This record gives sequence, C-alpha cells and structure tokens, in this order.
Amino acid sequence: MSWMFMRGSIWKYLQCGQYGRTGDSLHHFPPAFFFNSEPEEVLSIDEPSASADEEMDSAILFGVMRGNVVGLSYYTGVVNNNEMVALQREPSNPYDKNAVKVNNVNGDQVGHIKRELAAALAHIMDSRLAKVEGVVPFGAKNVFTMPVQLSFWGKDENRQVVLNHLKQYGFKLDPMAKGFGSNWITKRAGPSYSAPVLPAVQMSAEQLMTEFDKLFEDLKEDDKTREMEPAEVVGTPLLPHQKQALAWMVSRENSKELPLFWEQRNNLYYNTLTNFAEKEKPENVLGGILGDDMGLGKTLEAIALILTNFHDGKPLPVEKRENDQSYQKCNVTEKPEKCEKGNTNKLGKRKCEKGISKLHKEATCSFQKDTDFDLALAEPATKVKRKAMKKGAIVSQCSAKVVSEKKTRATLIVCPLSVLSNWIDQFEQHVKPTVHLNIYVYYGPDRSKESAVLSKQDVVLTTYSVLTHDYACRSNSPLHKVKWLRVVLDEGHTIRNPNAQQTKAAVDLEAERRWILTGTPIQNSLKDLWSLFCFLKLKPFADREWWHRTIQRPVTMGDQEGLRRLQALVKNITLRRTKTSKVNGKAVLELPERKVFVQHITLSEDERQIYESVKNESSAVIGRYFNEGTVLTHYADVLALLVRLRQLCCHPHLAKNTSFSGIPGDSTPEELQEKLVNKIKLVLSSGSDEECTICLDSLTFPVITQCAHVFCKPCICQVIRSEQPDAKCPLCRSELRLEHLVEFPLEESETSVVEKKSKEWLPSSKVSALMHSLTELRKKNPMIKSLIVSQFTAFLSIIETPLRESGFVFVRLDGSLTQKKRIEAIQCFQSSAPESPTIMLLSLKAGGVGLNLTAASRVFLMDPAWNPAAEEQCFDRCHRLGQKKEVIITKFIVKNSVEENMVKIQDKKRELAAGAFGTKKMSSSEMKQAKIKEIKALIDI
DNA sequence: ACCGCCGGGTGCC
DNA sequence: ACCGCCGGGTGCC
Repeated sequence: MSWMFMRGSIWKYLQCGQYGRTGDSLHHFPPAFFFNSEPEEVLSIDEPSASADEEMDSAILFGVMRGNVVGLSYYTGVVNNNEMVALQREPSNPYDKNAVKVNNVNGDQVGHIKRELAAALAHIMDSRLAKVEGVVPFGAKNVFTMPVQLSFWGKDENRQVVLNHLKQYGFKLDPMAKGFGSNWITKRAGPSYSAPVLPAVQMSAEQLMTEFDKLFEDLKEDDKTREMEPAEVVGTPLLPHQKQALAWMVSRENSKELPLFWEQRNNLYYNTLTNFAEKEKPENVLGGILGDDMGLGKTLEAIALILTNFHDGKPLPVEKRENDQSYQKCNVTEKPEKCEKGNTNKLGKRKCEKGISKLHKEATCSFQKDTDFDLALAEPATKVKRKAMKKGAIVSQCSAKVVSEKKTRATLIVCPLSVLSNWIDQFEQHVKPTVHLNIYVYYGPDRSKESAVLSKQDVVLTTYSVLTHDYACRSNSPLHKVKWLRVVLDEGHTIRNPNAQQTKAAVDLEAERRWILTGTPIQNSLKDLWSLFCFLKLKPFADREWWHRTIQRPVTMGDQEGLRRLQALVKNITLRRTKTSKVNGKAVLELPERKVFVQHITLSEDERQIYESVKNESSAVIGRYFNEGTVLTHYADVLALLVRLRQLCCHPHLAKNTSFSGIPGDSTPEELQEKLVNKIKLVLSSGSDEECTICLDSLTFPVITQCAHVFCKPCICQVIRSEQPDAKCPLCRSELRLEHLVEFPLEESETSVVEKKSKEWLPSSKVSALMHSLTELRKKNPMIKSLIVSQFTAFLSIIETPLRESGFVFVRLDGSLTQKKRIEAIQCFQSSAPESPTIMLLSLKAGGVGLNLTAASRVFLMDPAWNPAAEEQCFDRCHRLGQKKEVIITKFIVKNSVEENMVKIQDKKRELAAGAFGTKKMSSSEMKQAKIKEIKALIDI
C-alpha cells in the first residue's frame, strides 16, 4: 500500500472538513448504502450526460461494422487516414429525422452517415443502447464519401438488443475477432485502442496506484529539479524545493513546445492519439497542476510565480513605494467597527448584526462555509479582511500608474472562502513591504462589476461561490469578461465533478495561463482528473469523447498503452512532491520521525458492567434488525447504538444524552422534529462516511427529510423546486415539503450538557490513563505540548476537569468557536511563551486545511475515528513543515470493545483507500453488503 | 462521381 | 418501343 496515496484520501478528507465540516466521504463508500436506494434512481435526477458517463464506464464492445460517410463536399471538416470521428444524432434534420452527423476531432462536421445506416443507428443512439464510435480508415483524399469503421459499446445486457435491431435493418456486427477486427483498430486507428476479446480483466486498483506512485517517487527530470531564484520583490527566501517549483512553473508558462501527443508533420500539427491534424499550432498548456503535498508551500510558490514571471520570464513590474506616505493616502482611514459573532438563522447563515458599517466588517463575520448555497452575495456580508480592502479597490484607484503593457497583468486566484484570508496574509508576508502590489478581493456585495477595474489589478482574489454565482449571470460577471493573464484555482480538486456548476464556471474563465493547486491531483477516479484537464484546456482531452476513447476506457480496460499515455500526461503537467518524496534520492523535506503507539485500556469493573449491559441490549436490537432485514433502514438507530458504545469506552457520562430514539411513530411534531435533529446530528457526527445521494459528494449544508434521509440542502431544494408541486424523496419516494426539511444545527456547543454533570464528575479508565501519561510527560519535560483529540466534544469537556485539577494550562479548539476565538486559541497554543498552554483539547474535525499546530509534538487520540484518514489528517496538523521534534502519537483503545473492532475496520479501509483510484463506485448492493458486514464486525454478530 | 441513378431522346442494316 | 441503348444532368441528410 502506498503511503503517498494514503495522503490522497486524507486530503479528500480534509476538503470535506473544510466545506461540509460534517461528513467523511470516502469515494468507495458511496451514499446509497445508507439510504437503501438504487443508484439508478439517483442518477435520474442528475444530468443525462452524467448518467451516460456512468454507463460508459462499464461498457463492453458489441462489435464493429463498416459504414459510409456521405456528403463530404458540403462540409468543411476534414479527416485523416485512421482518424477518430464522433457520431452525433441530428433529429432536427429537415430531410431525415434519423440523420447522424459525423464530426472530426475538432468538432467540425465532416458529413453524414448514409441514410440507410442512419435509420438503423438512430434508435440505438437515441435510447443509449450503445455508444457508436467511428474511425475513418482512409479519410484523406475522399471527396464525396468515405468509409467509416463503427464500433458499438454498451452494457452487456443491451448487446443482443443492439444486434437484433441492426439485423432488422440488414446490418451485422463483426465480433472483434483477431485478425481483421482488433488488428484493424489497433494498428491503424492510432496507437492501440484495442478491445480484448475476452471480458476485460480490470487492472486492480492497487496496480494502478502503484503505477502512479512511481510517477513522483523520485523526481529526476531536469525541469523539475532545476532551481530558480524568485524576483527580487519576493521577501521570503525560498527553500530548494520551492525554487524548483518556481523554475518548473515558469518553464511551463513560457513553454513553446507542442503539447504532449502532438507532432509536426510537414506543415501540419498532428495528434498521435486521434490522428487528427490541423494547420494551427495547438497551444501547449501554459500552466498545469501544482500538486505538492500540504505544508510544502504551494501558496508561496504561486506568489513567487506571479511576481517572477510576467512576460518572457521577466518579473511583474511593480510600483515601489517611495515612502509610506503615499500608501497612507490610500488607506482606509475609517476605523473598522467590531462585528460580534452573528446569530445563526434558520438557514445556518450567520448574519452580522445590523447597523454595522457594511464596508468594514472583519473576517469574524464571514461565512464559515463556502457553498453554492450560502447566498453570500445577496447578504450584507463581509469584506473579508480590512487589510484586504486597504490593498484592494481603494488603493488601486490611487495607483495611477498603469503599466504600458496591453495585455492584462492580472492573475485571478479562486479559492475556498476559508483560505481567502490566508492568501492575503501570505501576500503580505512574502512580498517585500517596499513594493506596492494591487490586490483586489472580489467578494461581498460591493464588489466591482467593472471588468476594467479587475483587469488593472495585479491579483484578484475570489471564492468558488462567487465565481459560480457570477457564472450564473455571466453577462454581468466581470470575472468572465476579463482576459486574465493567469487563473489559479486553489484547492483545485474542488472542481472534480465535471457536471458541477462550479467546474463549468471555472472552465469558462478566459486566461492565458491556467494553474491548479491541489494536494490531491489524483484523487479517486479518472473522471476527477478529467475535470482538471478540462480546466487546463488540454487538447483534445477537454472533450469527453476523446478523453474517454484515448485514455479513460483503455486504462479502465487494463490497456497498458493507455495507462502509459495517462502517466505521461499526468507527469507532463504535474509537479507533485510529498513530505516523503525525494529529489535525486534526497528527501525534499526532512521531517522528524512520527511514531504511533496504541495504548490498550482495560475498563474498570463498573465500566465493563455498564458496557456489557448496553452492548447486550444493542446487540439484541441490531440482531432483530438483521433478522427483519431492516438494518439499513434503521441505519441511524444502529449508528446511535454504536456511538453509545463508543462513548461508553470513553466515559460513562457521555452516553447519557444519546438516547435510542427507536422508530418514529405516533410522536408529536415537536418530538418528531427533535428526533430528526438528533438523527442528523448523529449521522453527521458519528464519523461514518455519508455523502449526498444527489450530488454524490460530501454533504454541504446537510438537511434531513421527514423520511429521515440526509441531503445537501441545495441539492434537495433543487429537486423540490423542479418536481413541484408534489416532490418526492429521491430515495424513498415519500412526500417532500420544503418546510419540512430539518437542518443540522451549526456549531452548537455541548458544554451546557456537560456542565450540569460537572458537579458529579467521575474519572474513567481512559481519562485516568490520559492523565497518567500527561503527568509523566510533564515530569519528564514540562515544555512539551500535546494535542488531546476526541470526536466527542463532550468528552473534551469532561477531560477539562482533571486537567484543571492537575494544574495544566490548556486551550480548546472545536467547531463551536468563532473564527476569531479560533485564531486566538491557535495563536495562544502555538506561542512559545513559558506560561503558554501546553495542551490543546481538539475536536477531531475542527479547523480547515491549513490548521497548523506544530507547537505540539504529542498527540493523544482518545477514541478511534471511523475513518482512518481523519486520524491521519489530525496527526498531520503537528507533523508538518515547521515541526522540529519527534512526534509521538498515542491512541487509546479499549480492549474487548467496539473500539478494537473499529481499528480492524480502519485497517481494511486503509487498504481500500489506497486502491480507490481507477475503481468504480461499488454497486448499491455491494455497498449494502459492505455496510452490513461492517456493522456485524463492529458489534460482534 | 473514372461511379449509379434518373429521365429524355431515340430506334434496321 | 409497354423495350434497349445512348448520353446529359446530376449527386448527403
């Protein structure tokens, strides 16, 4: 199993923390299992293109036949020998409703499929019985007609239907037999698109992972190891690997080479995959994917790039500040008012208090979530940071000097809201203070709609939500009018869903150079990668058909050649270093060692007694569900029981407020409401990996329906809107009402619950073990700082008591803190002052991507996480760039308990996560089986 | 299109 | 000749 790709899943996890803050979402645990649904039902809500895509993933070759393309002289599209062509239905054709257009790789029409054949194909294509693909064997000199080799791909169960249908029209498919068939395609239609005769042996996921591992294992290529000094205005000295990144990025931006798989032949540029040729030189991708692992300094690398490579390798011309006077003039002089923590309204949006100057609210007021739904723009929300404004619009007005360059100099940076302020900080930190850089934060209701304002900037910062929102009304979106010098997508894996508006909004930006920053370039599936290639405008892969035919299908079918192509492609445009990767054999970053210990805990007799009795009760209930076959319909209840057991492993008091709700029956609306709230809280906080079955992504803005199914609010609202007046639950078809949706109460503090109990405080075996370790550690070295991590914030509260009693100074970081308090807590903890806290109580999922707790070199993980990636992410908060000490992690696991079983499941998940790339999602029945197995394993049935 | 097909002109040897 | 044959017009769907 590869460590590197473990990181991948961790990163995905991180990303969930950032947006949803609620659920894990491992790709191999699609949502269907929980909701007891068939994926087909879900797909029907999705765009047709998405489902077509799914179908193609499992397509087999039905056979091939020869056909004819006619009417060539009427169209401009030309085709080479052995060039791939696309077939497209044209039902609106006035002469023949069966018409089938033939287009070349460029999308130019070449001709039509001959009438009689089109008559046979129309139905097959319209009802998606098969995808029909063409290759023209001799295309070059045909004037009126040309032959085309058609291959039919589809689901196995449609094979006979297609064959019979064709037969009715007098056509017959040749099976892809040796000799003519496969040879023909293989040898003549570009490099190997061969379809094995036997059922495809899928390359195992592990194999694929290993193959990809090798790509970045040890970077030896010249262009990735050469170093470059940044422009003089970059105030921070770059580390060697950062100079390498800069050199590589600059070389990519200034590349005059042809893109991969293109050759110059005679006077034409020739694509060796599709055999397409054209006169115009295909643009290379002036950019790529910066896939460095977190902590290696992607932000700094990007800032260095912006300042260092303006045109022809020359640095960005910037204004030097003569004295601070000119700067002062530009300042926002009005003193910003403080904005108190907003109240949380029904939608979970945090509103700032009324009457506060719109312009000068602090980051504290900003939305915690960056979702399409947050309607941030309609709200009187925020300027993200006052200093942003300082540098932003107001400054730019007085920086009269416009660089004579006709081209725009502006770089657009798109990032999640949670890292927006980080970008501003980093610019401030890394750009010499003597330099004036125009940075405009395009965010908030007062953002300029003048594209001229934006194009004048050096840097424009915005968020994915704003980008997507603007895209919806493109005509009014300056973002989409400016021809950017450069667009940088930070946390670029957020555009991994090619059907999402967010992705489309990003792809639609016009830019000379395009970059994706992400810690997880290769996340789960090839399709994720395709989104990135779309954004990079990688010819010809931005078109799904060519991507599919040249890369995705060959790879998923186990074609070695296809895999090599994919590898070459990824390697060509990606720079990725991990904490452990090496450059010419030398570690890119020396990190101190990290050791994980498991401390087994034996429950006291009293604790064991309670545990066993609850366990027996739970086993009985779950056993009954098993017998009834209703485990999955009672999934939330099962989770509740399991959570209770896990809590009992930590502290008996914890389990008291997780009552088993049972089946909602004749309860009052208030009770039902409460039960639903409890259910959604449970599902989201249990650490199981739930996803929204509509967007198939991690839950953003989770809501629960009356029928107890959880979706993203935007997703389910769209369903309700489109199915009005009688919308049905996508999962169980029960009636849906907008007003019945129950939301996940954000950031609820659980301290009140525990405070009541604090009078009757009792220790537990686990707490005692922790306290023992902590006091021992303090004796040994009182300066060492520790993280105490739990998924149960109430447990953290319980731990507070003995910490106080033993005189430990500690801070606490969990989801209930405001942004401001959060920052305070982190700064306080990171401080090296002698009286600074040595302990941080940390809720497992608190904080976003960048949470840096390197002051700690000890981690006490109080309870095992459902998802091992969550633990890894948590460990990485202190085991990262800047950590000077050895990191020692202690995991407390109660013997003979659900916790031990969770550890076993974790191990299995690690294996799965390592192999997630290139595998399809499990079918819903496989999923159910997996989930049932998991529950069985957890409760020992 | 150096084809096929259409339809008009034409018609012993 | 209700044929054959000739040669011009013509041509995706």
